Amino acid sequence: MIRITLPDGTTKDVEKGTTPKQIAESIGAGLARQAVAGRVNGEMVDLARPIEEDARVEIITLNSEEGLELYRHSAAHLMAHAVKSLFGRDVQVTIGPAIENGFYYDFYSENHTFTPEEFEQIEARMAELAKADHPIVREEVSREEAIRLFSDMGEDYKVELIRDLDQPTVSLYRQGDFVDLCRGPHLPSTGHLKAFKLTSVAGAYWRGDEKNAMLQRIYATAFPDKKELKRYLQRLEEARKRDHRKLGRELDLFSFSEEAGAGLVIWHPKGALLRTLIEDFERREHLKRGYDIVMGPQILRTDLWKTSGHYENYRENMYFTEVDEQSYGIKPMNCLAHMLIYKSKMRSYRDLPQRYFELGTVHRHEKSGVLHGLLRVRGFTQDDAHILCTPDQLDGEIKGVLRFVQDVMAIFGFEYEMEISTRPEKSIGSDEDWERATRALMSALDDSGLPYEINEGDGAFYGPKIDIKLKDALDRRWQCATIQCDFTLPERFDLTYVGADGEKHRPVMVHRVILGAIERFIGVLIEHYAGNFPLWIAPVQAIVLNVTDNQAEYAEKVHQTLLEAGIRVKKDLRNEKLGFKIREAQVEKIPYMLVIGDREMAEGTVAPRFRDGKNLEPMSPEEFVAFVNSECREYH
RNA sequence: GCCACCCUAGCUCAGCUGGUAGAGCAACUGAUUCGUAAUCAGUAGGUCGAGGGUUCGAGUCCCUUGGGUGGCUCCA
Repeated sequence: MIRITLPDGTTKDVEKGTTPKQIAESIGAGLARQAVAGRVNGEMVDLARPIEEDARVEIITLNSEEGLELYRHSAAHLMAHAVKSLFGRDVQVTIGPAIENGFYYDFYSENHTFTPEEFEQIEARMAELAKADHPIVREEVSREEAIRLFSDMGEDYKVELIRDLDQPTVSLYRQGDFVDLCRGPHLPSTGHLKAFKLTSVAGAYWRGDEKNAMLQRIYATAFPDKKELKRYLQRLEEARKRDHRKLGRELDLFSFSEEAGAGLVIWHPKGALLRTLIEDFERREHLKRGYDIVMGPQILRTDLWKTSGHYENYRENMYFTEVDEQSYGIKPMNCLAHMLIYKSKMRSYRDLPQRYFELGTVHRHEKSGVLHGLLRVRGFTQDDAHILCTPDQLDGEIKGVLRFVQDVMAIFGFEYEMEISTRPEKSIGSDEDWERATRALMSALDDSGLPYEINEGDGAFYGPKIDIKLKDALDRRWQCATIQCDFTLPERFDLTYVGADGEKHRPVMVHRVILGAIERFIGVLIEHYAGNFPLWIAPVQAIVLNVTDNQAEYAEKVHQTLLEAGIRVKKDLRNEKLGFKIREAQVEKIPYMLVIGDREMAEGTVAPRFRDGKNLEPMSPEEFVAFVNSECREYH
């Protein structure tokens, strides 16, 4: 007999070799039905795996994250099974994990290209294989045996995987005539898989290395039942409506032009206004926090980019131009001018920290395949700042920046993920510098009380960094704020300050952005609000609508009053039905529609209607101005 | 940059296996003066992303190129 301990602390004495499945059954039929795997002493195992010794045992059900992940992993096997049964040796299998919201499987084929038209065929075969309810059986074989097995099947990628495994035996999972190398665990049989759908195909490099072969990745998703799958697909559909590229066109905010060039944003009046409002906000917030606003030129002599190291490390991404035999680089970053400002005179420790803020427009030649609406462009404006301070001040400066980020994200109502990246293998600077900077970043994060991830070795070559990521409508993550310590530039530009001891010292530099790139931020912002901008940044805050021509003159006057009071107001005095004008204003997502009929004209008021359909009490134009101002005072 | 797919009127899309382009909305004109999400009627609008090729004939097939979409790699 062995003793097993359940999560609630109760113990059971059972026969040696009892399986998690049997334990689940002994607890209850409901649990047994929901069970997809067991966790024995912390390790996920198949339901059918015999337990050989005393252990802590937990039953994993579909209701848990892990349960769903396992379910999708099994779905990936089912898809590979279906593909192999349809295409046989024309296609080789590689790997297929569960991912957020679904799973994928990477296939290699010399002569077959998967197309979305085949999805139904593959899904149909998956359904057949699921219906056949093939038991999914784990077996353990020696490395050599596994290599022989997969070589015989012509599965070169699997063979490569096994060769790289440093273990004497490997586990295989068999279902019907399909067998895959896999650590598992898996569902007991294919019949457990009820709802799945292939979503897209994409290229992916074998083992994520661009030097390797290009594989074909089929993305798909799976849910415990059809209703949940349907709900997920509907959610996706809804998210697509919030896509900033779609809303950007519909709300007439910006466009791209093939003639202008890829990745170059053309800001239309309303988009440019939105952008200006955000930039004004930024200037106010930076001045409040002791930053100095500075500006540098768009192009700087190539020699200076050599001094900074950009020419050496970043040339591929830069645009260059030559005039009068003098070569210039169009700036991809803003730091250079900031270095020159610091260097323009002697600095004392009493002058530090220096905080230079610039809404700096930069151009980078991003690879064509990575461009994506406003979220990845070639010309963009950063809310960039470089803080130069003494080593002693570093801690406080980083905390200040992090607080800044938190404040701003709270104003926009963003949730975000943070991660810290530490020293990479290829890097410069002393151990001491790295340690101090990393400690400063960590302690700022710890102080913030917010959770964060650690990316070991993922820092820049010149210093560690904190990245803050926001999600777009489709849950893709985009880096916005970043806080980076930099040891190279102060060195390369030989920046110094005179300390209390009268000696020259090297200042420490922090490079940071809060919103990141205004373009990217606005892209995410559009999706975040689904185009329904809060009043304080709405490019058009209100629109005056008359019911008939009879009120045109009065409406004109109201419009003028509001305009002069600084309200961003438009008018629609066309001879159209009120319902029609309201519909148009609604589609434009204008916060307030000011309806003016004979009643309002007689009383000298306007009747505001909010874009959610709710009406406010009629009020005078002056009262409306006061109302808008108070609504905007606290950003919300 | 790599893989796959896409590009037809301002927008959203039709156009079967090649036989010289169509709808809705928008625009414009006229009528309608109508109080909270679409009044009616009419008019105009496209060298089918660009260039080359195959063909008696190309929006439709092939090649090159620009742009986009989904990923991969990259992201100072």
